[in-house]
Amino acid sequence: MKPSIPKGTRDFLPAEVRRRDYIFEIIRKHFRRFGYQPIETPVMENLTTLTGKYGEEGDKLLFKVLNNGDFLGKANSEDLAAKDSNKVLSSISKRGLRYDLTVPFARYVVMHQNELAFPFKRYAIMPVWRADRPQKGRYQEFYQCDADVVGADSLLYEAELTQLLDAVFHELGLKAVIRLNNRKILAGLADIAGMADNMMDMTITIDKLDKIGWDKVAEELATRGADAGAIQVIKQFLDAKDLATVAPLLAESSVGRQGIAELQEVFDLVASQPIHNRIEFDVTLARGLNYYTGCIYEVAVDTTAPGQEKIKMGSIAGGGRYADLTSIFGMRDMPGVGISFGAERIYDVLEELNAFPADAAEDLQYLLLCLDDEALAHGFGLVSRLRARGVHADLYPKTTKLQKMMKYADQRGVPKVLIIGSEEVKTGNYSLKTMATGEQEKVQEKDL
RNA sequence: GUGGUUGUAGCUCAGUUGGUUAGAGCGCCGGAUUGUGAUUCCGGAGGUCGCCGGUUCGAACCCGGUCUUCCACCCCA
Repeated sequence: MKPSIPKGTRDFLPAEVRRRDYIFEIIRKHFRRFGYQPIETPVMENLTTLTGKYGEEGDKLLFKVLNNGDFLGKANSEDLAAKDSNKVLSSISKRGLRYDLTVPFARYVVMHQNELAFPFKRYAIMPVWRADRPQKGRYQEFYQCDADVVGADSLLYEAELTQLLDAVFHELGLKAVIRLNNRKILAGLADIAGMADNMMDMTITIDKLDKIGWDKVAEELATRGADAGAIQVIKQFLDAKDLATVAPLLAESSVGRQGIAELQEVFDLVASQPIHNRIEFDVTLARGLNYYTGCIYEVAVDTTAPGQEKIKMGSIAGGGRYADLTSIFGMRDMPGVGISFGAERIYDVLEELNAFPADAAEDLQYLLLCLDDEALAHGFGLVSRLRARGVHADLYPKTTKLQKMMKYADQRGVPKVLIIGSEEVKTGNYSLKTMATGEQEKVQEKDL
């Protein structure tokens, strides 16, 4: 049979795994430095936990796990006969793969509330699954890197997470622009534009501004129920470039005023400390997830930075404040704020910029090649002692033509090769070849 | 979910209006070279032309279906 993997999934070669780990390690390091703790949850959740949390679209994209055993025999026979997939689903599938890390986290907080200290700060770097149609940079299985804090509504956390985003991209050697907005500002806009009832439609549409331009946005706003007056108000808004310009426009809306005040405080806190990347207010920033209620973040590659002008990539990180994610699981007054890194996209950007460090390749230091059986026995002893000292070393497992073994060393990308023949066994003076230069010298075990 | 696109050797790709035995480069294996890779030369192996069906005397090529790839939407990371 011909080997294959499911669509939207990928295999990774050793060099790719190393580069992915390089990204994950940096993110993990900063998560921990800011006091976030690791947790793990199952790849499967009960469907009752997942459904209805991501909107109608999200429900369609959930991977469902078929029940074990005679699932059709136990299925609702009416729904089965009617071939109604949606109805029959509940009787043949009770579990699904997690769609993100946030909803499982909310479930986790509720279940473990008596064991956790609040504010509770956690991070998780784990794969999630979505039955979306694959596209460049979009897969059915991909990693999310999340940090969230729940049980506090302090704006210090918004500021802290901005610093965290800044620190990670700085260490990755990537110039980023961190954009902030506040859902309350958007709510205020919906208020004064008379679109409070379909704020969701409004935000999704204005989120597309930089992609499709104002004319198309106005068109779409109209089809989504905005009248001419509303469109005029919205345009005035979108033209505003800073908080000071937006603030007077929202004077009539209490929720809007609150959003302005919150965002101003976050900006002031962030500005009080050193920072490496651009931080901007962006009134067009909306973010799709409807559980966000306060500050929202989105990070993009700074295409004004030298060398990064040509990068075309959507958001590489994002997040926001949610007033309440846990009440649906029966726990009230548990606000939170979190961020998520798009590691797959960051990978693509770093690769395009050639920004991975060179040592993210093969980390083997020595490969031992033995020319006869006596040398092989000697080589096994030597490689064992090297490894015991923490040296990364490997031994070619049999004696064959040196040519063949050298070729293997070349393919492994190992920097130095140790050649062991009868002469070397006798004297302890090994032949050490540096692959890059072809130079060869005699060394002893203590020199390695 | 909608519209398009792609699939031929391990990889990247040619393949004429449908015609006999489907090719190239790279890679792989062997040799030139029995203690030296990446360069050179010689030789060799390797294919259910994504899969299923149809049209035809005859299909890699035409038609239908299906899976897959990539792209634009929807939505999102």
